[in-house]
Amino acid sequence: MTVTIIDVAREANVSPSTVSRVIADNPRISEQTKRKVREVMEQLEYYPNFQARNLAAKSTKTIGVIMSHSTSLAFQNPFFPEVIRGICTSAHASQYGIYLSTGATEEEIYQEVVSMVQGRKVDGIILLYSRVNDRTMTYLKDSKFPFTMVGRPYKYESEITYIDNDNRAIAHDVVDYLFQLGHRHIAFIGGNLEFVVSMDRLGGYKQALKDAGLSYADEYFIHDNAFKSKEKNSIYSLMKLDKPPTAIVAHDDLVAYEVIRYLEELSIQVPQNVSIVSFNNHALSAYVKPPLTSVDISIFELGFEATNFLLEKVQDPKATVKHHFVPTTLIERESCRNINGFG
Amino acid sequence: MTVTIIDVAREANVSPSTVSRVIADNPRISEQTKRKVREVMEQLEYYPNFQARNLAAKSTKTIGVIMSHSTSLAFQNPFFPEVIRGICTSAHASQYGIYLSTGATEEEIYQEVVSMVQGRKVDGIILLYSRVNDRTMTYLKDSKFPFTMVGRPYKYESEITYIDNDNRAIAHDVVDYLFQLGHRHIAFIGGNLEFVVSMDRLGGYKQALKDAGLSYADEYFIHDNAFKSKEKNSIYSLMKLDKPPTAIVAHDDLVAYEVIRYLEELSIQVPQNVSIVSFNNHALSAYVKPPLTSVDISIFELGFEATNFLLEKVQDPKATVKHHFVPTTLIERESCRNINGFG
DNA sequence: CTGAAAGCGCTTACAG
DNA sequence: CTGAAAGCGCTTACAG
Repeated sequence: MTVTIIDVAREANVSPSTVSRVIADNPRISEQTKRKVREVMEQLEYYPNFQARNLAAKSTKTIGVIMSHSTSLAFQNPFFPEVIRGICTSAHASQYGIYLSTGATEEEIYQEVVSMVQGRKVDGIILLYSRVNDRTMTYLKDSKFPFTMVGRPYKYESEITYIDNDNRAIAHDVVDYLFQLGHRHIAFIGGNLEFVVSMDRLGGYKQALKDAGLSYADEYFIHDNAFKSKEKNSIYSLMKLDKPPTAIVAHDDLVAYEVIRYLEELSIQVPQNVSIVSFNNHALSAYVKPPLTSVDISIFELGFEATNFLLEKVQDPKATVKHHFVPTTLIERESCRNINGFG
Repeated sequence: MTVTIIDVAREANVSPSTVSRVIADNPRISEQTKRKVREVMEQLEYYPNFQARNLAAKSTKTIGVIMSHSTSLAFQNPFFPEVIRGICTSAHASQYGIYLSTGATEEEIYQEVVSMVQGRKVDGIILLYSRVNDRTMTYLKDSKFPFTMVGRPYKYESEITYIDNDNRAIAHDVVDYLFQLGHRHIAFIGGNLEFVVSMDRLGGYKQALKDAGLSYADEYFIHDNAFKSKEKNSIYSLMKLDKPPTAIVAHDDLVAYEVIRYLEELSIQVPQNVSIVSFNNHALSAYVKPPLTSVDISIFELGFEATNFLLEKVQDPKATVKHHFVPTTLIERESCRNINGFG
């Protein structure tokens, strides 16, 4: 039935060890035997059994990818395919396969990760998110298992290899951009603060205000939850303030789309009456009306580099801890207006 | 170091076989021994080694998911996360894991699939696409390996278990819908005809015209390639015909967005001057201007059912071949206009 | 209800 | 440069 290394050995008149070494392209085997063995392998249509090889070699040549099946906007539709593409590109180049998490809740995901590492299903793990007080991350860190995160860790930042955008800096930059356009009243519609990315962007926003000598006002900050539950109301209250904002920073393009829609219902025009910028530059942001000014965060890169980092750690357990911020670019479209001299 | 079944056996005063049976929850083991063994397992923090179990049991408890890294619109961003979610939901419920393909070209994907089946990396495979004359599909069919497709197979339809939308019927329905609104001049902007989904939708369009006693006109059909290379031109020529269409059917929402954008540049208004319907109902289609009328194809369901079918086949090799069309719904928004009585 | 033994298909010191 | 042997950590007839 299935042809094994032993069949090949017999047919090629060598020992199984030799066949094994030919598969691994061991330099200590003569070219001649290699040729002969390879011929037989082809002729017999031999394929190495993955499980057997993994068991004997104590490695799996696969990496685990853990996705947050949460409601986090940042990890909704458009993000996922792109990180995966980045991960696949790097993994494929190094002949690694990908094992994807399937769990839907935090608990399920935690259990999966434990069984991946304890059960030796994978050689390393990529966490596709960074959340506050994450048990899974702590477990991974304590188990000394090779892993990488896409996102700045909430804790133990100096002990964990990760990749991210410099979310604090880019949020700061976005606010500065609005300053340049003459805006002083800038609201912020945040993401789920369970995720570090949301905290960081909010932090950058606050810092930018501070650096400009403006004070942060609570009524200019709409919390993720508030937005989700009573979206329209929160926007309504925001725009009915004595000093309504002239610009809004949204945590994500999807959020921005919804905001624009509600503003419309209130007959508030973007960018005539209020400007809007957001993050993540979804593929469709060029098509909405008005085309959205947004920060491109290089999602592919994020996945690609995270995998490179991980593979380094897998191949060299004492590789140093590394961080890298993937550069971003503000894509100016038509959702912001220069109000210098108008106001 | 790593605690094995033998350590557990010793500690629990039973044989390794018994421990193994406890893990499998074999009914022939007494509840008492089970309790004792389980206690020891917990105490020793024992976790079964995945690779060893797979090798001995000749099963992997994982399914391979093959994605088409092509340019096929149907498998672009918004589709992928949703099918995956459907697949994960079903797989997780049956305690199966997911192994994802990483290849970027047809050849790479083919090689991966071969190594997945020959190398026994997975117990079954889901093909997330259906393309014309696909070597990978033929290989899978000939190898008798359990697999399922999301998409109607180009050939051997009666021999392959698959799940799909009834793309011919829904395209037919969409055209009928436009008929009801009074349209008689209906253009079709197709997808990549390498994919069966594109062929089917085009087929449904043609059939609908025929059934209504209208004849199919080549100048009303814009081929995927033509559209991609000289998008604007092709739309321009279309609208400059003696009898320009009053309605356009687009193969996918992303295509529709682009069409709308070009029409705008030509100062042609949707739906005032021309109506537009498309397929796939991307999450963002409610946000574009005008909100897009589109067919929701139940992507989650597609992934979920495909996995159910596959798992059936994996667990029972002589399960019958099955097909199922997942129902769809036309989401009416604001991109179509009723022109009855106008002309 | 439980155990001893063989085996799943490889890899890798060790020896020559 | 190559082989014999042990071992990776399980499962599963077979026997009792």
